[in-house]
Amino acid sequence: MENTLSPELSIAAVERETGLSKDVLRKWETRYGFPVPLRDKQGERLYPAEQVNRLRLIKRLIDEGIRPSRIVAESEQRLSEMALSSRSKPPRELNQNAEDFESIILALLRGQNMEGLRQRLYRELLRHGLEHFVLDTLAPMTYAVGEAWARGELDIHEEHVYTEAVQWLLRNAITNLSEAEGTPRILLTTLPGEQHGLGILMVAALFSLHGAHCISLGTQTPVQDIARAAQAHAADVVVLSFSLVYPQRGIQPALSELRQQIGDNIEIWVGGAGIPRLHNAKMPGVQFCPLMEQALNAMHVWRSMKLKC
Amino acid sequence: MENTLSPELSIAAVERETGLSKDVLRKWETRYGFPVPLRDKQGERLYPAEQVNRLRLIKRLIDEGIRPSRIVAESEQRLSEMALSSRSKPPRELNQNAEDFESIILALLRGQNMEGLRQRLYRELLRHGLEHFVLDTLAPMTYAVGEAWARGELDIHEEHVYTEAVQWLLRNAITNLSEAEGTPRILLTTLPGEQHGLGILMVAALFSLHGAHCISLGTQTPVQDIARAAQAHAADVVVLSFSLVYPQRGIQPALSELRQQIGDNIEIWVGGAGIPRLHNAKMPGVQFCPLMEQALNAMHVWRSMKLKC
DNA sequence: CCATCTATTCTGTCCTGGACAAATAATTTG
DNA sequence: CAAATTATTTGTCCAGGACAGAATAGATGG
Repeated sequence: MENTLSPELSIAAVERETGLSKDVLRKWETRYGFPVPLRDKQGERLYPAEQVNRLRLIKRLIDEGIRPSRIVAESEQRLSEMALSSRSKPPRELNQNAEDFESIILALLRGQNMEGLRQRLYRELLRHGLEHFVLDTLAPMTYAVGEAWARGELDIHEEHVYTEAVQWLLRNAITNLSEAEGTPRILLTTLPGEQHGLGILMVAALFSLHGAHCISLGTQTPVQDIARAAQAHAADVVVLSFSLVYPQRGIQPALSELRQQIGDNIEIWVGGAGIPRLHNAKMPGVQFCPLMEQALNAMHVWRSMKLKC
Repeated sequence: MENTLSPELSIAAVERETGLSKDVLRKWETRYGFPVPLRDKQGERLYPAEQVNRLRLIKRLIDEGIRPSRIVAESEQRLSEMALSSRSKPPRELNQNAEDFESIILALLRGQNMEGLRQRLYRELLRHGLEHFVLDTLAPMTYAVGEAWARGELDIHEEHVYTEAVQWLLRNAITNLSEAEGTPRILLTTLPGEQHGLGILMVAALFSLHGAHCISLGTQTPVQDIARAAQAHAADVVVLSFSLVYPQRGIQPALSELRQQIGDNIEIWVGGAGIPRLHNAKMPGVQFCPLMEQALNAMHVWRSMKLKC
């Protein structure tokens, strides 16, 4: 009746808020000496808000590839330094224009200007055409937004606003492009736990533009249902996307399960920021497309293959 | 290298696919004698597809309010009987028209006819107007789709297709309605773990129609970020939605945490199918709106309150 | 000096089995 | 029959140990 006022979170709440599993939270406590939460009278953990914030920061850095032992027990100062400096550098060679555009968009986001954001994005789409827009503007832009968030320059809700605006734009484009008779028939979704859906929306736009028939299932479809949907829609290809946040270890088992459940004549293509980390992994019957261009290329290969048969 | 071919799932995969936590899966095993998975050579659980399917069915029934002891160890037959018969009956008194419409939509879904679905929904929207459409067509329709899925008449991917179509429709409507200067300023989202976003989209449409200014953050925003977003957008109200799937026990703690983090002058309204179960719960500073009409009403109350001050 | 291979640490996940409180059902009492 | 007690059910939490796959450092060879 009164602990409504205490700013401590249960371990379940911390898992919810940070994305770190209960097991991990407990292990870190013994291994690295952080976080060490308070306890309630039944001995259950209560994490003060301060520790939760730190955990959030640590999670970011780990998602970027830094190892826990380097940071979990690190001093507050070093942590924020790393947050600023780190960031696996992507191949970024922007011209002046693109850079300007990015800073404009980021400014609109910070100003909570949804309407202006939408207009600016749409104008850019018209200026460059959909393909160029998606590949050279939207993809780096999305990356930059994630980057800005990681540096603490953007709140997560500002990133959400960005996501909403882009979704709206792409959905409209895709709808107007949709061809019932296009080939190949491509089914797009993400696995349960993966909520980042912008990637599949972007490739869906590209595929549609090039005359494919896209079926988007949204995010978080269980493997079994993906298999059934692929059957029902007579899909030629299933496309999945994995972000940096998706637990790396889960990818391969999930893919081999899917590979086994859908027939042999349906291809699987995977992409997203979480994929490049698997550079040395080999999965029979699964195509890795770390870059969006590669997915597009895969589609062209598919077509020429089909032509020969 | 070879278990690629085995149809067994790890406990993590089962948690992902069914939504039942690892702890629950292990407890049921000892308490009810089901599920009893195989073990790999390290003694880790491997669930055959058969057991996973049963777990999915059981999860459905539990979400509808049946207690585990009644069904977890129940015979296969009884289970499917219950699946057909059960279903907490909502107050449904549909006229002939509405019923026809529902069966048309369900048929379109089964036929994977995305285009037709979109057209039919849009026509209905134009015919009845947005408010009537959302309250009397879309809300029961959404319920009916969930119901059909629970009865096994609809695959989950068909439900996803429905969701995509409705989202597209509502997003367009909301965008065209958006008023930068509207009051109250309403922020809508769901908590992490809650992926059902149609509810907030529907109320957002209603609120916008009645001149409010809606800020939608999409789904799954951590509590702290909701609080920050509410500040940044100078929101008057935060609206959250909870589906049947959201763990009932988590609602109250999360709400009181939110209540504490955002200032006292921001209202909290909650709705969704998961809310009626809390009939006897009382939370200071939180308004429960089991029905969408009540949310709309809350807005009118808010306005008259504001007028007096 | 770079590349490939091997040994070693790191790290997340899984295991058992026990405890407890909130939710629900069953019972008693007014 | 309603309200208040008591009993049962059920999900979550805890400790602490084990293990395999990933990452890293070190060794070997070209």
